[in-house]
Amino acid sequence: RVVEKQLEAEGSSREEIGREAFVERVWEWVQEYGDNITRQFKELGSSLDYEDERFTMDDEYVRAVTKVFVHLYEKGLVYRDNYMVNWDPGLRTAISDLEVEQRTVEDTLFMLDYPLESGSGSVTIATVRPETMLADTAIAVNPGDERYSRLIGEAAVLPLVGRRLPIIADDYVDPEFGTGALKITPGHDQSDFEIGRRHGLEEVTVIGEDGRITDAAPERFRGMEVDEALKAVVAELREQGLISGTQPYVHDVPHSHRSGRRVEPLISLQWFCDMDKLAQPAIEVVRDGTITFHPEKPWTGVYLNWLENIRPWCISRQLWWGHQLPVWYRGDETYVGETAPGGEGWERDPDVLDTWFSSGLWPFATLGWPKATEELRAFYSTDVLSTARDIIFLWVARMVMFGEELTEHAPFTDVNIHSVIQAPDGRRMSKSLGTGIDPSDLVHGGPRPPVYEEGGEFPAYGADALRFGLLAMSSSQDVRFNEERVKQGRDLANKLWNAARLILLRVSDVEPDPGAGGTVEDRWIVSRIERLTERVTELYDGFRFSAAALELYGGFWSELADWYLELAKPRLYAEDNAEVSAVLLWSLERILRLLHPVMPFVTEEIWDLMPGDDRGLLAVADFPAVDPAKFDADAELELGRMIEAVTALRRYRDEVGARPSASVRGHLAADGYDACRAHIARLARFEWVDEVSGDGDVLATVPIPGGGVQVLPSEAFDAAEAEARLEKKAADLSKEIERAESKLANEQFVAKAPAAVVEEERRKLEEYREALQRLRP
RNA sequence: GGGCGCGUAGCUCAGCGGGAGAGCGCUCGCCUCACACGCGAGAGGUCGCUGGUUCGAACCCAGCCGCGCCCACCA
Repeated sequence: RVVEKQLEAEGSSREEIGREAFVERVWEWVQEYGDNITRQFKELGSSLDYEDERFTMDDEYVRAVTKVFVHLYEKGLVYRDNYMVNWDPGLRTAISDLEVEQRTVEDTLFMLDYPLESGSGSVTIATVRPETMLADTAIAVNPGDERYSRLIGEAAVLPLVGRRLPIIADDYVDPEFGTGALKITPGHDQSDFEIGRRHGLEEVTVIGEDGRITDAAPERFRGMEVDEALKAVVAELREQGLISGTQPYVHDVPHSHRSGRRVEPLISLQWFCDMDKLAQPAIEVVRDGTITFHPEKPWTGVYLNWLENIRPWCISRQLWWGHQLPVWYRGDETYVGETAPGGEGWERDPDVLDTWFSSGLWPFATLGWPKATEELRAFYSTDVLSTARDIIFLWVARMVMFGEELTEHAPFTDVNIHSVIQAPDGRRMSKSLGTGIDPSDLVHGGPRPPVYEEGGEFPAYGADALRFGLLAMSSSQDVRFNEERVKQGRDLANKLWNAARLILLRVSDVEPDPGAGGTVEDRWIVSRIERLTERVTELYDGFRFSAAALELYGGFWSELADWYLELAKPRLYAEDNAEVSAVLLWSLERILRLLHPVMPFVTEEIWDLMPGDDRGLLAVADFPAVDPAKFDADAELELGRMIEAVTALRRYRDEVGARPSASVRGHLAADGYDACRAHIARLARFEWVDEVSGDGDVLATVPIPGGGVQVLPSEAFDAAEAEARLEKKAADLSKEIERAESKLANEQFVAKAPAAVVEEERRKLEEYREALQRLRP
């Protein structure tokens, strides 16, 4: 279509340049377009075998497609028939049911009076397409409709044409709709076609493939466009007084997904593929779990439901670009074969196959099938297909059907259905709407369409940022494009780079070793990273990429960067930093491995800067395995308390307006902080005094897990503000205590809730009481 | 007409039976020798509405109100 538009712009057309030249032009375009796609994949860091690209029009692939067509023909699954098809008057080709979309249209519903043959009155029918009456061959009523029962078996006379229309009974007719009588036009309506076949009615075609009235209609209408004919027919009927009413009517009408034109149902000689037999194995492999959809919830059902109600697939297209049918005709003879038949006078069918026919062979035809190539043996069946849901029927289901039929294997084991990203205003991304964006513009910077706000240009976020952003904003639903997530990705890349800089510029040349240090914080970070590994592995395995990306963001940023690096600094800056270096290097390396699938570029770069020769590429390095022995609940508990304490003290400083650079004097009166005493002092900027002489000196007690910190007067802040803060804290604690007490006073709760939950509630209550006790002795 | 899904902090979205979360935005402090694309501390939700199940519901069930998608041969 793009090439056709180009030709049109040049004042030419495909008909003018002819089939060969046209195909030539498309090849040129394919080359250019394909290069562009390849460039984008590389830019985004897709780890693909760029030496080994395939295209469905490659010679070998064409041979595979041909073979499949012949195979299915010989099995009787592919056949040629006169059948009702969706005709696209824009492209002048048949299209499949899946290429049709329903659009709401406002039409006029006409009431037409058809005189009875007997001369005694008429039957009134309702139609939105009066022009098709020229092809009417019957009138149908519901067999149970008493208004018409006496007319069944009689006939009416078709106005303007004079054809005799038998009045038949069919359950399809809804007595409630319109007048309860339906004109039957087997040549131009899907359901009429089926009724016609049921009753053996004549099939008259008055609209041709060119969208004009054919010779089957009275001479005065011939050659008219459809809308022209509608007016002419209505005018004549009106003149004869046969229109007894009109009313506006809003309904859904099939349109071509490709050209946007209203689909013209036509009876046409086309090639079809019988899907019933192919569908069975494709249903089986999903039912028995050979293939799993992710997320499983809606998509398994959607897929199965479609296959269980499948209809024949019209596979021939009256186009020039595509796989030409391996079919030849000579007079009444038809030959189907992989090579042209011998003998004189054979002519090849000019039609091509629906593109999804060849696409359906992709998983194995790209690997050399039908030849038993090494690639086929090595890579087939494949593991994962990742795609959008709008392609489940068009492509996924067909790949499964063809895979099962031709290779006797499911072509993949997992189908990941990812989000479709919409424009920020919820509309689809599309060039014509001006809502689409080129990923390259986010990587390198580029134009920002108006719906993306802020105007101007996108900054150069980089490929890692874009990858992170897309993963983080993805979901099991469609989502709106969220530039903030891309920004978040850029920030993460930057943070990672800086954290790596801190580590790599200070660290001594040692082997990464999680056990080298053994301090609480060392055991803590190792345990936390091990747990992060476990969670992220689960999420990747479950195709939950947004959760994985956000887990990694949080794990790295708030635990490694915010806490551990701050805790490790003194040791890192010291003369002998071998131990902490080993732990830092292990931690960094682990984060790089976990994050690499999301952000391949920064992680690879940092990996390359790590000490040690011959590290190889991170891209091919092992993904870490979880070692539960590294989980350390004690260290996590201890550090967790320390973090709470530091936060409480910082909050205190903030509330009290302590000068940021000044130290607050205090006495640490709490248990369980032997290993963290110095850390707390440094991170919260406190200066410990060993003993408090008299209670009169204590300005406040800041509750922390396991005790409190008694704050003593110092230069850092004003004493009066401390008192106000203490009031508020006490009130908050009282409220919490009240809540816990009332919950525990509920006999039902204590009796029926799991013991652990009740116990936890008791523990909290105790904790709050202690804290309040310290504040208000 | 059938089926599926969504309505949670100002915005974009997680959570899907045991005391409401993230990023951004917002408020207050900080140029603290990796990073201001940063650091620290906070404010901010009757989890669409109404009933029900449960000791306990954003989470399960029913109905309603608002969006959206898919499938379908009512002229």
